[in-house]
Formats: sequence, C-alpha cells, structure tokens
Amino acid sequence: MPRANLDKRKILEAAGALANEISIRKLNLKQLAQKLDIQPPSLYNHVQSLDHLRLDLMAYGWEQVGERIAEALIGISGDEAIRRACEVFYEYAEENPGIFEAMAYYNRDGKKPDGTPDRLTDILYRLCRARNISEKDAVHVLRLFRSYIEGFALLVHHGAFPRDDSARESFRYGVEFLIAGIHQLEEKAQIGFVGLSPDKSS
Amino acid sequence: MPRANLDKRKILEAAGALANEISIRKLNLKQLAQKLDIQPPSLYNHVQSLDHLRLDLMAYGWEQVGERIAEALIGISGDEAIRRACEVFYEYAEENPGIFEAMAYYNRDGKKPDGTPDRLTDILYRLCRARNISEKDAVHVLRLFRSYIEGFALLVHHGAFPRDDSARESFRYGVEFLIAGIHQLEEKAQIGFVGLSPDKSS
DNA sequence: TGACAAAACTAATCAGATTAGTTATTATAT
DNA sequence: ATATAATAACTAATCTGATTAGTTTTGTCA
Repeated sequence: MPRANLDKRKILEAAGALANEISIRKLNLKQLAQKLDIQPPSLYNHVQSLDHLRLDLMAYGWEQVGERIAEALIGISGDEAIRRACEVFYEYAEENPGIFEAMAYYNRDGKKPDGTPDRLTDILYRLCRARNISEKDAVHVLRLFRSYIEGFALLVHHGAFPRDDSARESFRYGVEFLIAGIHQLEEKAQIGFVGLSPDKSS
Repeated sequence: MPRANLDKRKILEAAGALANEISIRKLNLKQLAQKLDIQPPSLYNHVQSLDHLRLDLMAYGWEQVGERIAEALIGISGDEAIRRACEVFYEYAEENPGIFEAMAYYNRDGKKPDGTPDRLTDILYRLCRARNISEKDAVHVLRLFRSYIEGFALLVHHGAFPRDDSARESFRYGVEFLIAGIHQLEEKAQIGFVGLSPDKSS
C-alpha cells in the first residue's frame, strides 16, 4: 500500500462523515478525495463507483447499528430489550443522518446486498416468538415496528417535526405504544382483536 | 404559448411518470425533455432546476394524495376514516413509487415548501381530538401514524419485504393495530397506560 | 399591426464521474 | 538483497448531463 494508508474502512468512515455533513445525495468523489488527500480517480482503487459507494455505506450503517444493538442488549431481555434496541437505532440515526439516509432508502434497482445484517429485526422477531404471538402476527408486528422506527427517523431528518421539538419523547411514546399493543396481543391470544379483514365498518 | 402546450402541470405529470419509472434520483432533464418533445434547456422556462423539480414533485404528490383522501372521506368518519385515509395513501404510494420517494425524503437542506398540504395529518389530528385523547398524546399518536405509514411505504419500495408477499395485509394489520391502540388510550383516558418516562424496567 | 412577453431553439460552458495509461511503492519470492 | 508482481496513486483525457447565453419564434393585446 503506497502513499496513503487507505482501506475500505477508512474510505467508508470518510464517506460516512461526508454524507452526514452534506447528505447522501450530494455525496461526491471530489470532496471525498479531498478529505482523504488523494485525487478523485484514485478512489476507484477502492470503490466501484459513486453509486456503489452509497450502497457500501448502507451496508456499513446496518453493520454498525447491528453491532451497537448487540452490545447494548447483553444480558437484557423482554420489553426492555425492545426499548433499548429502538433507542440505539434512533440514536444512531440521529447522529448519522447521511448514513441513515443510505440505510433507509438506498436500496432500489434490485440491488440490495443480501448479506446485510438486520439485528433489529432479529431481536424483534425473537421477542415476538418468545411470547404467545403467532408466527403470522409476528411477521406483521415486525413490519409494523420496522416501519415505525425507520419512518420516524426519516421524518425527523426531513424536519417533518418542528425543530428542537420533543421528537425524542414522541419516539419513545411510540415505542411504548407499540409494546403495549403487543401485550394486548399476548393477552387476547385467541383470534386476536385485530380482524385481518378490516373492511368492516368501524 | 408557442409550440408545445406545456404548463407546470404537464411538466409535473411527465416528471412524475418518469420518476415512477426510473426513480427520483435518476430523474434527469434529458429524458424528461424527450418525453415532452422539447430540448432540455427549454425546461428551464418552467422549472428552476432539476433539484427544484424534485421538490415540486414532492409538493405535487402531497397535493394529489390530499385530494384523493379528501374525496375518499366524504361522509366518512371515525375509525373507518382512518382506515380509508391510510389505504388511499398506501395505494398512491404503491402506484407512484417515484413521486412517493420525492414525498418521503426529498425534504432536506432547509428547503421544504411550507405550503405543502398534509391532509393525512389533518384527518388524523381531528380524529384524535374528537376522542378523549389529550392534546399532548394526540401529537405523539399522530407522529406514530405518520411514521408508520411513510415508513411502511418506504420499506415496501425498497423491497424490504419479500416480493409479492402480503405487504398489503401487513399494512392493514398495522393500521388496525394502531387503531386498537388508540381505543386503549381512549378507554384508559386517565394517566394513560403509557408512561412517558419509559425508563422503568419492563 | 407593432411591441411585449413567453417559450422554444442552438451553441457554449462547466462540473463531476469515469476511463486510459503511467508511475511509484510495497510485498514477496528467489 | 533484488527482481517481479500487485497495489494504489497520479495525470491527462473523455463523456455525460446540467446549466447559461444569446437568438428566434409565436402568441397576446393594445
């Protein structure tokens, strides 16, 4: 390795930082190269293309979140595990808007590296299964959770909620709301109070 | 108006269609111009820039959804109104992946045209208020709903759920789950079963 | 009918991604 | 130690697509 001591990780770190600064869509090789003290074309020794870099960043983000969640959950279980996992995710997203953008919506065009870990999903799934929640319901609940969490982070980043407003509080409220719902599901673990054909009138 | 009968609406329609085909981020003036039978620079008579176009598309999408929801909700109220509003939103997002992308995450950089209507939020807010749900809780619930809905649509677009899978069913399940949660809130309309400091152990 | 404004065109510019071809550096194997 | 192969950087060049400049055409309206 000549001049600079670059490796994929350093590239990703720099790219992540840059994306956090200027957003994923404004991410560009010129500034990235500058940050790394090399010339733009040199980046091609490490990266297939700008677009691939964004995908790499996505995978990188999921890895990081996965690690952090795994760490945070040592010895924790039950609702508290859900809470913490959500919290960790939220914090990561908050600290890393650019990387989160990549995680959240840079998945199109049939790409989507499938090795991408999703510890959050794992955790939630296990927790559901550990309860009296049917396989089928678990899948739905899982999606509900994921949608909520990613959706919320997304909205925050887009300034959908007033500045400096109690977004964090709302987020926690939502998590509690969902957890409470799961408890309801658990209790009424029969037909379930949720009709799967919601077309009936209210 | 010389040659072509272009106006903002036609531009937006074409741009929307194109975005739906190739994704918002690959949207480009060359193809758009082609679609409209004009030369790329001519677009600047109607649009400030490619980036602004995307923002316009965002506003356009929200307007459309707003209209559709308003239409769908004539004479409807209560839970059923929520269901239908969600359903309409979901369908719109499903039919218009590109426009939805614009709606969902093309809001950064302090831009975000504030006139942008959000009928969905309106509806939900009113419905919450019409119940015994406190102002404060209503705000949280609202955010929960929005996060869920946009998050879900986002995940679907990203292929986060297996192809041709029962995403629609999951979506409805989620909506019912949330509605049920609201009912719970309404019943226990005292301190609320959701502690706002969720730091207690499970 | 003549002047103005709108909206299109062509030609030119600019930026940024990518490619081609070259050179320097490190690692390795004799 | 040293030749060789591989890696990773560089410079120069290309290509694409957005944007700007300047011009022409067309429709409106006094």
